[in-house]
Amino acid sequence: MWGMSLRHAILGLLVDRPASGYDLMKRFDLALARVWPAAQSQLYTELNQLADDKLIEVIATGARGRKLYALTDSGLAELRRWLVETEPRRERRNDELLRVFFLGVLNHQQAIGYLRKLEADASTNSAQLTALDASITWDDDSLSIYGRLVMEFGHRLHAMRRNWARWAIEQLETPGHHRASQPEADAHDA
Amino acid sequence: MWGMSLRHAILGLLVDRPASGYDLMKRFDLALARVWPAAQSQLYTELNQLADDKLIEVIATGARGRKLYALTDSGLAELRRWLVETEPRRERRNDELLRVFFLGVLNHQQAIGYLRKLEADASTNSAQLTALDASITWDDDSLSIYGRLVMEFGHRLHAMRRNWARWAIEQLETPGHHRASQPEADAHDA
DNA sequence: TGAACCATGTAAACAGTTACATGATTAA
DNA sequence: TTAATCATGTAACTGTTTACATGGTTCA
Repeated sequence: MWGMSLRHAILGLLVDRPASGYDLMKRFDLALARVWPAAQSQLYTELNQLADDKLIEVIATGARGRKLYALTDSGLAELRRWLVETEPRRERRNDELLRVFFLGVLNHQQAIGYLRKLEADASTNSAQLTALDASITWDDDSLSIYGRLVMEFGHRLHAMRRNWARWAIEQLETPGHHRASQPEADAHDA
Repeated sequence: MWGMSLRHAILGLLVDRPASGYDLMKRFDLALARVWPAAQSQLYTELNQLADDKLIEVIATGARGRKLYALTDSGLAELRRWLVETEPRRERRNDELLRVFFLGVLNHQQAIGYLRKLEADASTNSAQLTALDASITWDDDSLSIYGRLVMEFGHRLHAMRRNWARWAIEQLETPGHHRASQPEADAHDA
């Protein structure tokens, strides 16, 4: 009972307006996909638990069994408590970076190829984010104000990833830059 | 059977030299803690599975039930396969950033306080990494060569996080000017 | 003799993913 | 009528964390 950011993401999305599970699913895909992705099954399960805990409540039912959920007072209180009283957990796992450690088992070309892929991936992410940014109509409401901060983080992150990958490729391509020699990195090759 | 970076992290650490579970535990804490942390229990469980799958093998047993593991040929092959044939999964979840979306439910002071904490945290991480960097004796072996690349990523990441937090605080402190991003290049390049 | 370290394991709980399953409503 | 979309749910599985559990060895 100490991580559980999904519940709080749901509470946060319900602050402005009530929504059904299906509505939230779309908002997760649109706004939160890059920060806190959620599977459909997980969402519906969590909604039922939140309702059991009285942090949200069904305020209307519509066609096809649609249930419209709204935040309760204790739900809003819980969201605030989470924000001010709990420490965010920083996710350290990074598969892309883990692999870099072990690039020595590949030959020089393959190692550089891997880094080039990282660079390309960062560029793609950058472009996607720019497109997403352009597609959003930013208002003056609080979700927009803070959403813009999050967006900027994304831009900087991907720019950093791209620049780092370029720098790393350069390091490998100009041996002896930092160190005298790189005695045949291909030595291990299959 | 599609994520499982832990197994590959273990295989990677066994490339240079054989090691016991206990040795690996320390290497995880030292070198990989910031990229792929692993709990002790998970490590020992995974070692037994890797041995069952013949990707590693016990080459000696010592005092206190110590088992020295070494990479097998198929273990090295599997490590290479993972590196060249599988896509790294990019972890998108970011609790720190998720919270930024919902800062609107707090008052202005609290919101700024949260960002200040992020800035302080980034500075701390930066300093810790610098200390770690200084404590390492970098050689010419491949783990050092690629380890330096990983280290540089860390430096850039934390610098970026700190700069972003400062920028974000400035945004909130000077209301009315919602200018577009002006990424003041993370002039960190060599 | 006790603290610090070496060394390995099991079990339960939790979070997240993937697959399965069902059916209503709307619009071409 | 058929495809797309709306709408909700369950089950099995994987990976991770936390807690529990045991005991040997070294050194002050």
